[in-house]
Formats: sequence, structure tokens, C-alpha cells
Amino acid sequence: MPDNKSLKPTESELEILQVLWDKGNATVREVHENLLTFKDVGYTTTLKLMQIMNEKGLVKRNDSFRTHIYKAAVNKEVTQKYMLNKFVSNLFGGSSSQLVMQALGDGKVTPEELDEIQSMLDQLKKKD
Amino acid sequence: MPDNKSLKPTESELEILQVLWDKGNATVREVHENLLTFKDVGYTTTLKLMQIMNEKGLVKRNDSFRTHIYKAAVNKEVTQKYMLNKFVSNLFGGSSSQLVMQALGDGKVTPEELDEIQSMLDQLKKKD
DNA sequence: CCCTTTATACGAAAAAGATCGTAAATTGCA
DNA sequence: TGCAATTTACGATCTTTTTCGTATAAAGGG
Repeated sequence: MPDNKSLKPTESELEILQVLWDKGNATVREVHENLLTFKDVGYTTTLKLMQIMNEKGLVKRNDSFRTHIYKAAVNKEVTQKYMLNKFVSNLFGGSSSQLVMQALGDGKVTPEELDEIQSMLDQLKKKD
Repeated sequence: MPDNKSLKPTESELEILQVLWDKGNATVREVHENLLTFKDVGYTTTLKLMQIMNEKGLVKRNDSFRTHIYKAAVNKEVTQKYMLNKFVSNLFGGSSSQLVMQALGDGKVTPEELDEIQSMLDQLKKKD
């Protein structure tokens, strides 16, 4: 179980984590190229951020080679859950269902996804 | 429609907005008392924050009287939706359904709320 | 072998947020 | 009336986050 104290990524750190969760392993350059697709930022900024994240224990790196290889040190689902809890209490007074209702209302959910959610719902209903 | 630029409350500002959304109108002291129930903070800090929020247009105030009366200037649902979008793209790669699945999985949703969500789901399914 | 390219390290400063102390004004009650 | 309490205004500081410049080292092609 990762240290819970280290588990509060900032917004920029989250952007990097997303890339790492997606790629598994990546160099600073790879991460940086990815960030460039949606934001404007310097290479050394990305580098510094990843170094800090390494100190914090948010990522791990292999520095046996000149070009270091990074990967996420925090679990994606665990982090999402943690941040989600924070978000729900920050914006929805702690009510998950309020959030779900809002999220569903955004019109961006496909029929397939609706089915998936339905399955989840069915399962939850059984439990009572 | 409120200015979209002003629509990015910080965490502390969000705490204050929640109180205002709940109460409708409130003085600095009322908001502050409320904050004190879950965090430790000085009166002038709350005051300052609310003054800043006023400048940003996040709240409106009536200063005809010595004790100013504040109310939210941004709509609750609009703000939630805006922040939710940001959050979903920050943490769930833009997939609302992923977020919904996670949120449902937290085990904090009551049977009544499940029904409510079910209704919403039924409605969405019709639309296809 | 040298020069260009590509890395990392690191310090420092800019930017954004949060916190508080103090002053000044108003109010109301003793 | 005058004092204590309450309020707003405002500047200053502190902390956290983000950003980048510069130095230095390794690689590798010509």
C-alpha cells in the first residue's frame, strides 16, 4: 500500500501521471511530447516536475541508464478514488449520487457505457 | 450568464460557495462560523477570501449596511458542471462513465439514490 | 577527436493561494 | 458620553506550485 501522505498530486502532476498510467514506462521526453499536445510548457519544466514527483514518491525511476525511465508509483484506481472523494466533498457536499447525476447529464455518455453503468447498478441493487 | 473566466474557484473558495449555496444569503461571520465546524481558520482570513471572491465576481454583496450580506454570484449547477468537466479530463481522460463507475463503487450510495440514478439512466436510454 | 545534440541537476524566481495583524470606522450599551 | 465589541479594509508574509535559465555531463556522428 503506497503512502497516503504522498497521495495528493497537484494538477500538473496529475497530467504527468495520466501519461504514465497510459504508457506504463516513459522517458521525460516522451512525457513532455505528450504534454505539448495540449499545453505549452518547457522541457525543463516537465523534467523538474518529474524529479519532484520522484522525491515525493509519486513516480519511480530507473536511472541505470543515462536516459532515465519513469513509471507511476501510485495506483491509478486508488488515486482516482482518493481524488474523487475529495472532489465529491468539495463540490457535492459528500453526495456521490449527486455527482453521478450531474455526470450522466453531460450528454457525453455512449449507449455502450450506459449499459455498463446499468450492470453496475444491477449489481449494487442486489446487495440490499 | 456569468463570465466563464471567473468560474474557477479555488478549494477555499469552493468551501465558501457551498455555504452560500446552502444559505442563500450570509454575512462573513455566518460563513466563518460554518467553516469553523470543519477547519481551523481566522476570521479575517475568511473575510479576505470573500472580498477577493467579490472582486472576481464569484459572489455578490449588499453593502448598504455596515454588515455586508453576501450571496453566490455563480450558479451551483453550472459551477458543478464546469468543475466536473475539468475533473473528468484531469483524472479520467475525459470519460464520464469511468468516473461514474468509480463513484458508484464507493459503497456510499443508498438504495433510494440508486433508484434515482436508475430513473436518470432510463431517460437517457430512451433518447437513443 | 571535436562538435552538436540530448540528458540531468539545481537554483532561483514568478505566480497563485492562504493566512493573519493592524488600523479605522461604526454600533450599542453601561 | 465613552468604552468594548464588531466590522471592514488592506498590506504583508508564508506556502505551495509552476516555470525556466544555466551548468554540466554523456553520446555519437563526421
